[in-house]
Amino acid sequence: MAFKNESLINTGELGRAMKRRREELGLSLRDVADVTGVSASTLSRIENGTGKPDADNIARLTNWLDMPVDRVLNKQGGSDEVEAVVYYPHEPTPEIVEAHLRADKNLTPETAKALSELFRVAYSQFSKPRD
Amino acid sequence: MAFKNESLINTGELGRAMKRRREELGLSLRDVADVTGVSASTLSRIENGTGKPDADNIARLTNWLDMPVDRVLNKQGGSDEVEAVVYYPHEPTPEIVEAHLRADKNLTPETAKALSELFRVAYSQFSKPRD
DNA sequence: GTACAGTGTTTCATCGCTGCAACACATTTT
DNA sequence: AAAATGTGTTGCAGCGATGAAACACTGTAC
Repeated sequence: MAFKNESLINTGELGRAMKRRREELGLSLRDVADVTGVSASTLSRIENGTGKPDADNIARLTNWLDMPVDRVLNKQGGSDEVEAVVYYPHEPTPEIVEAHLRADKNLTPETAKALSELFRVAYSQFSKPRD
Repeated sequence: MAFKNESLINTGELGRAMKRRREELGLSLRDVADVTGVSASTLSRIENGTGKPDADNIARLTNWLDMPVDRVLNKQGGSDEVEAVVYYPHEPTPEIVEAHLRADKNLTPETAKALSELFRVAYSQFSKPRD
């Protein structure tokens, strides 16, 4: 059995995934904090691999990342073979699109909202089951 | 996203699974403690649903149970009701959107017009008659 | 220039999970 | 009978994760 002293939390994986996703979306730590409910200070520590996040925060972040939890909570001290796996959420949800738009410094908030709304309307139509 | 205050850890599920498995095998808390590396006192508290286990212990126990972690760390935060991301003070009529776009100094007039047009088309296509 | 708003980082006090050890109770052993 | 062993539970100090607020820094506005 794996050593009982060693942690089963893959902090590195989570931290890198968080930083990558956040920068992909052009969001600040406080933006992510608002969305996920995890404070910016904790997010900073996670991205830098300091300490071990508690279960609730791991759940919140993997949830936001749309990432399997078992990639962070190592089952059976598993193999650390898989490095940079880019999972992209199923499809661009209105939330993701809105984040991108809001992060675009070249757009006014109003424009960002307009485009978000536009996408949301289209999305709600396109994603409906075909009649 | 679900309320940020409520925990995403399914303590009940974990506790019951632990107790059931342990009794199935006829083991004492200290037996399980020896195998899993989680102290008997903590195991007792988990089986009784007191408090929230930390990430490491959840990993150890789901690992021992051969149980998917996401059974304990709720993905999708319980209720999957989509909460609104874009808030408009008023209904986003094409007129309002166009005004916003035209006021955006970062957009060329042509772009603003194109986006207005696009939104107007989408709006007439998708928006339902007022109830 | 001087403010100002935004960024990530980092004190710092609070909070609660953890494990040891003691506990109360039951069962077995002598 | 008492003593010993085993059970789950719990008091308690230590430790570490957390988030608000202050920090240092940058870029922007005025």
